[in-house]
Amino acid sequence: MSQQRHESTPGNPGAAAAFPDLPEATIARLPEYLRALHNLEGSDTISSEALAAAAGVNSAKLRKDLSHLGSYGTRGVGYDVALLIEQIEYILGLDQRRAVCLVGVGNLGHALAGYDGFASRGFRIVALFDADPARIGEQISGLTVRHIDDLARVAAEESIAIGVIATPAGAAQAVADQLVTAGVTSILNFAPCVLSVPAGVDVRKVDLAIELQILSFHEHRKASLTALPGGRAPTGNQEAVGS
Amino acid sequence: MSQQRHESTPGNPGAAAAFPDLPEATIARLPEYLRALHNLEGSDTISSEALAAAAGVNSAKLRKDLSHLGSYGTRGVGYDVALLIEQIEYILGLDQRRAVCLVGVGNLGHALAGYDGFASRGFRIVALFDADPARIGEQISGLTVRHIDDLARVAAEESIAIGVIATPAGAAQAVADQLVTAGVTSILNFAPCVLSVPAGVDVRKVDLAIELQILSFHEHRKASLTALPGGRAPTGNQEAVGS
DNA sequence: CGCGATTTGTGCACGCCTTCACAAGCGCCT
DNA sequence: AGGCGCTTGTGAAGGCGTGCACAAATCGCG
Ligand SMILES: NC(=O)c1ccc[n+]([C@@H]2O[C@H](COP(=O)([O-])OP(=O)(O)OC[C@H]3O[C@@H](n4cnc5c(N)ncnc54)[C@H](O)[C@@H]3O)[C@@H](O)[C@H]2O)c1
Ligand SMILES: NC(=O)c1ccc[n+]([C@@H]2O[C@H](COP(=O)([O-])OP(=O)(O)OC[C@H]3O[C@@H](n4cnc5c(N)ncnc54)[C@H](O)[C@@H]3O)[C@@H](O)[C@H]2O)c1
Repeated sequence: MSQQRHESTPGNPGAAAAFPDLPEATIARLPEYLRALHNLEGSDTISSEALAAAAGVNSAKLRKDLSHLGSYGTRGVGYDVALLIEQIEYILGLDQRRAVCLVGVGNLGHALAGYDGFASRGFRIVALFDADPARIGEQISGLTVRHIDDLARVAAEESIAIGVIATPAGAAQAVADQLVTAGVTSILNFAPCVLSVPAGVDVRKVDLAIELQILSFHEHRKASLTALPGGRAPTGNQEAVGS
Repeated sequence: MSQQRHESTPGNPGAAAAFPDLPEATIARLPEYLRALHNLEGSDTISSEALAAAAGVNSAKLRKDLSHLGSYGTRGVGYDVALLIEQIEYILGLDQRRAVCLVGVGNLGHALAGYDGFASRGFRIVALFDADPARIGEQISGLTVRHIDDLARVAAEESIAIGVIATPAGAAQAVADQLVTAGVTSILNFAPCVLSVPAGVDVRKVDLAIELQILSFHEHRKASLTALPGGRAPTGNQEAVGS
């Protein structure tokens, strides 16, 4: 799944961890906690049990996760909601409202460009790009679609570090290369293909068909189980995508 | 992250595994292999090394995964492409071209409804539902938007086992309940919330903001590392979303 | 027919992650 | 002030997943 892995500062006693060395699994859950916490604003404090339920995880896991970031819960009371939100947002780097660009303003790109879940959760879409001359100049929720050739210039102007790819798979690698050249160091890829990027650039992929295929497997499995004489009803399963 | 987990037929020696008991991690990768294989049709055979590269994984991992499903590679030669495709599609239950319904034909729903990656990778969208009267009757790529109240009837008629939720978060739980009542046993949820479902129902979630937040964390981390005197360029990272 | 080149299948060790279970800490009430 | 109930933080154990490294198997060629 990973072409290269993050190094965990192996044998580097000189440079003390400037940043809490969180397990990947924990990082992937922090956004869940954050979302749950935002739904709970108004409460002053919350117990690990309650927050875990709201985030759909085990309470022990939640406590261990939070302990990793040196968080301050109070025994007998719980966690301070506002403080915890602040902590997690800091760790995730959301206090900076990072600039994001979107490449490929087609079917999916239109939906993404208009999605307010971006804005409300720490990001600003600051630029839309496409290669199709017919689309250049189009206005989408306050932004003008620009030509992909302007990417490098705009990325520098706006200090864009995160790019979203919503082009067909055939164009994705080329777009990724352009993004990297433009200084983008994190890519969210919706095209169903593997991207090759230099070290230091992070890529996350969302592939809808893969999600359905995994569900399909479980359907197939459930069907073959219940068809069995000794078969019993299988247990349900809820998984987050990403991690 | 998981409310309930699949049981792996614990202490159930009577009912032999009717279905290969694949590790969850392997299942999540099979669709990747499948996609890579489809891009390679024309070749007769392929080595684990080459296929692994195309799928973006380690070759040892690929071999172990394939060995789990009792696959037939030939030493010194590689894997038969056509046979492997057939095997994986069978395991994933894709030979049945499963019927899928989509609830919530808004911004995102429109993009999904028109997405041909559904059809080409083993699924048929057979119904679209919405609650907004203004949307009922709308035609989208050959399908008519129906009222959510017709869900149970249509689901039964078309034997729909998989449902996609693309409604606002506030409506998602209610929709999930309706899907479950209608007999749907697998749900792909795009709404940013935790769904509660009975045992036997599988839920997978796609949350775009979470993906960005994870990328944001790595940006934050990279920035704090390079700012360090002893800091060095971090290693790149490529992860699939979904396990 | 035998040999060498190639590639699969897997035993093994290691590390990560999860989960349990409980001691330690905190606040509240008497 | 003291005790009690509640909740956190964590040690330890177990399970899962990964990747190395190599034996076993197969093919092609001389
Ligand atoms: N539509 C969906 O619901 C959906 C869902 C999941 C994944 N995807 C994937 O997302 C991607 C986009 O899907 P879509 O349905 O929006 O496709 P689309 O064809 O509607 O849009 C693609 C857009 O990318 C632009 N483009 C092509 N080459 C480009 C380049 N080199 N640089 C910049 N822009 C370029 C095109 O002009 C077009 O506007 C595809 O890879 C698809 O598989 C789509
Ligand atoms: N737009 C995106 O790019 C995007 C990306 C990621 C996630 N999401 C999530 O996907 C969901 C949909 O997003 P959207 O932008 O399409 O929103 P939207 O408001 O455009 O569409 C929501 C649709 O759901 C329908 N709906 C509401 N209640 C319903 C009910 N009870 N039963 C059936 N239909 C109902 C509405 O009528 C509307 O058509 C949201 O939860 C959003 O957070 C959207």
